[in-house]
Parts: sequence; C-alpha cells; structure tokens
Amino acid sequence: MKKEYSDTEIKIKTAAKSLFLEKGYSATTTRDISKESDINLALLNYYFTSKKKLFEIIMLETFYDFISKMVEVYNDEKSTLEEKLRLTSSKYIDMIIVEPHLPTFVVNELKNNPSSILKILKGQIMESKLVDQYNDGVKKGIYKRIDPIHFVTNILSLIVFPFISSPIIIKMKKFSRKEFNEMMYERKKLIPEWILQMIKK
Amino acid sequence: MKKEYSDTEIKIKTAAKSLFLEKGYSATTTRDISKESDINLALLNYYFTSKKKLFEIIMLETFYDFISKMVEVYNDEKSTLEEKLRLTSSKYIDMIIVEPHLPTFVVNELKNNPSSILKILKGQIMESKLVDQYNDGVKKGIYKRIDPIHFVTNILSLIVFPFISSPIIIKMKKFSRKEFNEMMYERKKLIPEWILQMIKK
DNA sequence: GTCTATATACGGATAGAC
DNA sequence: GTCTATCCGTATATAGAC
Repeated sequence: MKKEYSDTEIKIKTAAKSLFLEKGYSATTTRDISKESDINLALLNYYFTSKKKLFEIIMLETFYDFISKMVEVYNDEKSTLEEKLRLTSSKYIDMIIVEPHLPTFVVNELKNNPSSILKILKGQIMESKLVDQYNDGVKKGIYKRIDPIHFVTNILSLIVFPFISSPIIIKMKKFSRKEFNEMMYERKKLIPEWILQMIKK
Repeated sequence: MKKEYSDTEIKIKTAAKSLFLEKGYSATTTRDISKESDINLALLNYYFTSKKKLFEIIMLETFYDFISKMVEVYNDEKSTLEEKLRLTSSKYIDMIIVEPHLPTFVVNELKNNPSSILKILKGQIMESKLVDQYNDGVKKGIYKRIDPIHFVTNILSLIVFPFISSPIIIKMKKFSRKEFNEMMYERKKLIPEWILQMIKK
C-alpha cells in the first residue's frame, strides 16, 4: 500500500499539499508548486504525470489520515462513550489547529468530487463501537431514541464548524488567533458535556 | 443603495451567481458565464468591467441576503429566546435547501477574502436581542455562565454543518436527496431543543 | 534525473465594425 | 448596445539536450 518516494517527490508533494490546502485545486498552479518546492517545473510532470494526478494522490492521503484518526477512536473497544467523545474533541481540535486549512479543503473536495472521499469511508462510522454504545444507551432507556446519524453529525458539527467560521468569530469577539485557539481548547471540555446533555433523557 | 439593472445585466448576474456558487471563482470562466446567460462574451466586460468586479457584486448581494435574514430574527423584539431558536433553524434550513451551494460558497469566501463579508457583519450578532436574552437567563441563574460566543456558534454549527457534510451523510445512511432533506426538516425541531438543553443549568 | 525551450491551449479583456 | 476578431498573458504539458 505505502509507496516509497524519492527526496524530489517528497519535496513536490509537501509543497503541493500546502498549496492545495491553502488555495484549492484551480487556484494553485504548477508553477506555484515548482517554485515553492524549489524543483524544476518539468519534474512535476516527470514524477506525477499531471497536476490532476498529483492532486488526487495528495487528496487521498490527506483524507485517509483525517478519517483514520476518527475511526481509531470510534472503534476503540475499551473506552466508554463519554471517553470517546472527549478523545475525539481533543484530537480533532488539535489536528485542525495544526492544519487550519484542512476543513475547507475537505469541504470543497466533498462537493467537487465526493466519490474519492466516500471510497475511503466505508461503514466505519455508523457501524462503529461508538454508535453501538449509543444504541445500547437507547435500549437501556438512558438516551433518547433518535436516529444516531444526528448524534454523529452533531459531534463533528460542534468540533469542525467553529474553525470554518473562525474569521467571523475572530471579528465578532475581537480575538487574536491565539485567543481563538484558546476558545477551541475550552470546547474540548464543553463539547462532550453538551453532547451528553443532548442525548440524555 | 439598490441599483437598477437592465435585462442583459440581470441575465449575466443570474448565470454568474449560479456558476460562482456552484464552482467557485477560479473554476468559473467568463466564457462559461456568457454561454450560460446566452449573452455575448464582450458584454460581460462592457457591463461589469471585469470578472473580478462581477464576482464582488454578486458576493456582496448574496452575503447581504444571508446575514440580514439572520439579524432580522435575532433582533426581533417580541419573540422569546426559544422562539428565536425555532425561527432561525427553520428559516436557515429552508434557505439552504433552496440554495444548497450557499454554505460552501460562504465558507470559501470567508477564507479567501474575509474582509468583504466582515464589512457587512457589524456588531449585529453579539449585540443582538438574542444574546441579551441569553445573558438575562444567565443572570437569573437559569442558564450556565458560558461565553455567549459558544451559544451563537453552536446554533449555526448544528444548522449549517450537516449541509456541508451532506455527501457523507447520504452515503452513510444510503439516503436519497429527499430523505436527506427530511432529516434536515427533523432538525428544525431538534436543534432548538438541543440548544436549550446545552445552555440550561 | 534534471534542465531549457517550446508547443499548445485557454482565459480575460479589448479594438473596432455595425 | 451588441457583435466578431484578436491580442496578450499565463497555464499545463512535453520534446529533447545534457
């Protein structure tokens, strides 16, 4: 599965990933990539055939990371539902703070070319341990009987959407970037509590 | 403030809006617009000077609609906090079902050129009647003492994010578009309830 | 594998006729 | 106001020398 990449290929991929994430596919040019990675323009096609091919490789790798981080937590056998909520919030918030362009990148690709993401994402979420635990709680009468899709959706919504709308939040609250991040750290603790309140009877 | 537009201008603007919303700025060409609107390519520049200018006009109008719909509800003097939550959910969900590309469009512009949106958005949210009502509830001891930014953020997150991730939801649940919309109609009722549970002590 | 030079196409914009 | 024809810059991609 894992391919070995040469130094040059890695340089190209690193620069390309950074640019694609920041500006998107159409607005990124092969010249940008060659300049940013400090390699000759012709080498891009030599190694990756075309801009489109290069983009697809990067996109798939990025999504694979993105999703496996989630699936890993969701399917953990030992942790409780509550612990899974805390871990998910914490991991995702950290990940996006490190790579702030990730959400919009995913959002755009999801719109322009959903099939490539959806290929990666099998039944890994709705058949996860987390959803099992939620359904157990419903059976036991401690959680409300609502389609678990809402439960799963709400978790991601509360984590990811604030990043997407960060310029608005920063403006409204006159935040610095650092203060915004602190707000997100606060949410690591708040989101699991909120989700529990939402599902409990 | 409102400018009068000729038939030709309206045809151009309509086509341009549809394309910009669907494909974004970079991926939309002036030739696309001229074909879609069935006007001559040269007329685009004759009326709107440049692609960029045309885009800005459309973007501002779109955001203005988007935000004023929210502000209107948030500042209503008569309704309770709970009613405002219900109205917001309902209006926004309806609006996005009619114009499904709106969220990603806003998200992208927010990233690429935040200042133009932020100009429109003054203090209209954090100084709204809705936030006042929330703060009152805090003072009375019925709502938790949490920065209202979380409150405001959570409302929009739960409404908008599911649309953004609709391809994933549709795949996971094997939904048709119609079934997805029904899920969103369900949320009109659920979101206000959830938000209240989140803020209540 | 890496470079220069270039083929080829496309997109934004305008000149100028009607 | 509307059209055709075209300029010009830029983008992707490749040929071919080293």
